[in-house]
Amino acid sequence: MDQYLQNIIRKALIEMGVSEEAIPEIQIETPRDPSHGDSATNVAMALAKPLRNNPRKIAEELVKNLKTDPDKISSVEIAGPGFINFRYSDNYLYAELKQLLEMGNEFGKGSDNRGVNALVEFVSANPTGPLTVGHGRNAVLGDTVARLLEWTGAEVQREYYFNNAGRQMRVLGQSVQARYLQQLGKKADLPEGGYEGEYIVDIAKSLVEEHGDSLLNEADEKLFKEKAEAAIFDEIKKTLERMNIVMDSFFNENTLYEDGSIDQTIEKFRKKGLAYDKDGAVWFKTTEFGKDKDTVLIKSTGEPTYRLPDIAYHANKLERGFDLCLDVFGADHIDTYPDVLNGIDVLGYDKSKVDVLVYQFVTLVKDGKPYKMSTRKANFVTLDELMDEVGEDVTRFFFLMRSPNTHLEFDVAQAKEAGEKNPVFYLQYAHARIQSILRKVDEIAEFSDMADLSVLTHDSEITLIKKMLSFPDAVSLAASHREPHRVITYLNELASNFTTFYHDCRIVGEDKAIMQARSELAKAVAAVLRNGLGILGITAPDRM
RNA sequence: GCGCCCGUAGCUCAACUGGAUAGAGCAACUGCCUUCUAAGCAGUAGGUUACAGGUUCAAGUCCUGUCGGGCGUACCA
Repeated sequence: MDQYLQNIIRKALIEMGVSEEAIPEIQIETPRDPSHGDSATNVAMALAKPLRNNPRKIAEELVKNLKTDPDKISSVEIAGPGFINFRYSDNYLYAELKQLLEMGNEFGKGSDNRGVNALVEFVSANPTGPLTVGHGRNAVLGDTVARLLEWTGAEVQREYYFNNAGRQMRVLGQSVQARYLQQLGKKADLPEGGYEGEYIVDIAKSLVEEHGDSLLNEADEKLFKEKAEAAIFDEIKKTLERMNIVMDSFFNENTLYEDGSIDQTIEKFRKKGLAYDKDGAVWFKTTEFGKDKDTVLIKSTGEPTYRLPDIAYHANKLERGFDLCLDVFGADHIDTYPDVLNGIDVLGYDKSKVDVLVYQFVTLVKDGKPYKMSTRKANFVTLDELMDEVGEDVTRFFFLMRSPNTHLEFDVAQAKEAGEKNPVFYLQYAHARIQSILRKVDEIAEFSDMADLSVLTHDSEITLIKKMLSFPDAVSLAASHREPHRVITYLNELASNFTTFYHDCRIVGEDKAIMQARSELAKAVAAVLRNGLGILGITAPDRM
């Protein structure tokens, strides 16, 4: 529809004698207030200055030259300072609704990202402990944006990047070793900054079960580290699966050392004069890119900082031929992003293919108070515990319901409420209610002919149809902004429109033609709800 | 100090990247279950969009400054 309007407006402008170059981008928008029509354009206002004319006059002339198809547009009005408002004809709505019903589960899919081969990297927590609430937002956002990209036509690979080599992992191994010794009655202390979580003890216990005391004389933590990593990764995968997330690949940072990418990266930097030695360390001249300090790439101990592998990793991704590499990370990592971009730019890759989704922190609210967490101090809340308490659907929904760019307050009490306070159920309830009605219709009536949708003339029916038709736009916007909460906002409006219809119009017991048409309408709503909830990774139950 | 993000109803947040009278949920108040699911609906109340300037036909949205909050500013990840 937008395109159609743009076309006829363009033609009308040319008819008026406006030159091609003078025509601005023709913006079509949906007015907030439905009494202003279904679509509106501001071209007349945008043209006021270049044409040195009153916007309302321009609008009048434009409308005079406009050739609208009555099967699509029923009225054109000029309003306010010079808006041109279009109202869709009912025939257009019925035709579109019919198409929606035919598309069913496909309705809402778009082509913005057709042919795009995308890699979404998310979670990427090192295997030092179970996933916590903090990781939850990352996981759910990443997965949902991946789904949005898929809905707009992209081929998406989900990747989990991890590092099992650093200091943290050694400390983890030592922590498990200490707990193992304690299990066998030996005296052993946790290392400095060791992991205090109960899960470490569990891993140690399972080692005792499996190996008895045969590991008593292990010289270092290596074996314990490996055991811990395997056990923890196992748990992480289970947690993700529970949240409806399946990774396509796990990328070990170590690969980058083994295949020489790390060394090559440093070499290239040196050749370009962007890396140098100082105080036994290797530095990246980030001052060249406007930072106040240079950045260490390799510590004087010989160990690289995370920044170097980060750059090599992104080069690796681009080397694999992805058109879009999307990173999902918390606001605390934002500073590394420009370095990575500059790094791969220096290496000769197209940095515009790398995009980032930054989200703000999550505050867990328990008993009305914010709950402070730290992984090492074991006073964290794991994602599993959270899901045990409030359920999987609610967990996903809460992580998605706010713009990524704003702090998220996760109120456990509110999430636990089965009823009124919990916004998830509003959507699911609408779907279940439709299914219930359709079951009833199935029992009492059989339809042989095609439904005549043109009997749908009630205000709330028309509003509902229009809302459904805007679903593809909502998906497209959510995808391009990487903001899943837009889908939630949309679904809330849709569910609300449906409930209004439900109260205004009956289905069961009406004349057969009306019952049939309204059943079709309800089916369409259910399909859109399912599709939307599907994007969010949330179930659409048939009964509640 | 510097960089990034944020400041909207009592609380948690929207607002289609600059559009028309700033909207939801929760909390408060008033009604509604012999009729397809009341996990619902209708209504009332609640605002100088932190503050001060600026840009233009039009600013919650863009620019500058001030105040307030979060994060970063490591040879930690």
